[in-house]
Amino acid sequence: MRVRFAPSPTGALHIGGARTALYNWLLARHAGGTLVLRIEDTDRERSTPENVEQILDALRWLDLDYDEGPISQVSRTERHQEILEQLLAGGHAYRSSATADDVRAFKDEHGAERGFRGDAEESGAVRLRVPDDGATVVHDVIRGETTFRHTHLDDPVIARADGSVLYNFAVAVDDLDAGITHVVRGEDHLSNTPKQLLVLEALGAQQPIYAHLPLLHGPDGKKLSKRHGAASVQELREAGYLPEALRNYLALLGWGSDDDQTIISTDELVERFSLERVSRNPARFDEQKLRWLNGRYLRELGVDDLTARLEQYTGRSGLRAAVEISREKVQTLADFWPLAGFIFDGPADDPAAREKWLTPDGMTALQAVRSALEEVDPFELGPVQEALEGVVRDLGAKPKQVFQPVRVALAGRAVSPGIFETLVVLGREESLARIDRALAP
RNA sequence: GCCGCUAUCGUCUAGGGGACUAGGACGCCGCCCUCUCACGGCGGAAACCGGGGUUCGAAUCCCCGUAGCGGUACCA
Repeated sequence: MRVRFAPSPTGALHIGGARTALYNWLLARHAGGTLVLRIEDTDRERSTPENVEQILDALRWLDLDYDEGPISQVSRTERHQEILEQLLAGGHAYRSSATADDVRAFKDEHGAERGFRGDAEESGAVRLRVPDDGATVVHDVIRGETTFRHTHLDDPVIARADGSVLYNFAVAVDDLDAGITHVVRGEDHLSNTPKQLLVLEALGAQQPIYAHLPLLHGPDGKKLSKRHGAASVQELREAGYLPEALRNYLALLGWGSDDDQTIISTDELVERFSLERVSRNPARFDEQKLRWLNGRYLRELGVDDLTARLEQYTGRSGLRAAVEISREKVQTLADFWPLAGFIFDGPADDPAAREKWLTPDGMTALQAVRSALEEVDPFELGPVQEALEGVVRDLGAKPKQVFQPVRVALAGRAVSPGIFETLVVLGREESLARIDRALAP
């Protein structure tokens, strides 16, 4: 089995492309096949080296490797010209000066369902000659057979007047030369397939097995865009998602195991993935489910691993103790700093929290806690907890009437990791200093 | 307009003629746990797009309609 992932570098790698890459990768790894990476850069206007680098970077981060490539489609220009001449010489293609307007005029005259047919001229763009009768049938592993009647097809332009080739031609030739056995790509390419098949047929080549994946849409069912928040791999990475969680989530968008398992490791995906079980209906990208899944993966990580990732993500070091007491409370790497950053940067400033908890009663409780903490020895979880609970008893108060003022004094907010744990991580000196600051008029 | 694909809870899906009182997961609601926020546990509401067939029997097969999406470029 030889499969390929063939993105065009006209922008960042979006989750749709990432899923296509993932499925091809899973397929290749499952079958012990070869994954070829090809960069479809025949659109010289929009293709940039920066975009290529971004795609490569996204694949690296996702930990999806490939066995051959990346090979640039334009680097194969000579070969494309050779095939082009071959088709021209064999009468499978012809030059035509017909413009888009001419094509429209042709359809107005012959009916909208009648595809454009041109006459061979001396110069102009190269069009593939499509037979008038008959049909091209696409055999798709996911969708079954789809028939495209030739009369509905226009003679497609396969090379510009200047000789540069177009997508549907380049793809067919490149897939053929690369010996691709399975073409797995988005459903938006389904209607392109007959054109590619016609090129292959003109070349007397065998057709690969096709699998057209259902498209991915935004939460509103519309095409994914900036409007929907994070839609590119880069953005998801910046939003604090883990690559393994994203792989799991993406795999589930259009594919499900027979037992409908939700949490499924990459190794298990490789083992269980099959094209036959890919769904036919489009899916919507639901970030809430990704968040939940990411939280599950985050909590599976050991403290050391999670600390390392958070230190890389935040660019800070010495996070381990804070990570240890926060890991149950975060779903993404981005959630960590807002929750635990006060440990390093000092209390936040939340007037509402101060007003609610640093009341006269709150100050009384805080004073009592301060005295109790001074005595605690050693300053560790058990003793600290006993000391605070002692204050609660002595004051005859509810736990939160004592703990919340302390929390606000330490964190500046009404939300934080557990209060005993936070005290221990801050240490006696820093804790007392923060309490004193809160007590100061 | 034309060509094509698709159609199960709000979302991702299981289901491939009787096992369906349609299962799971996210989200939502309630309860429990609880120092906040979470995590976790328990429970609940929530779907077969509509209409015709085929069949003893249809979420499952066929047709029509409707809707969504894709293509219709000298873009990919």
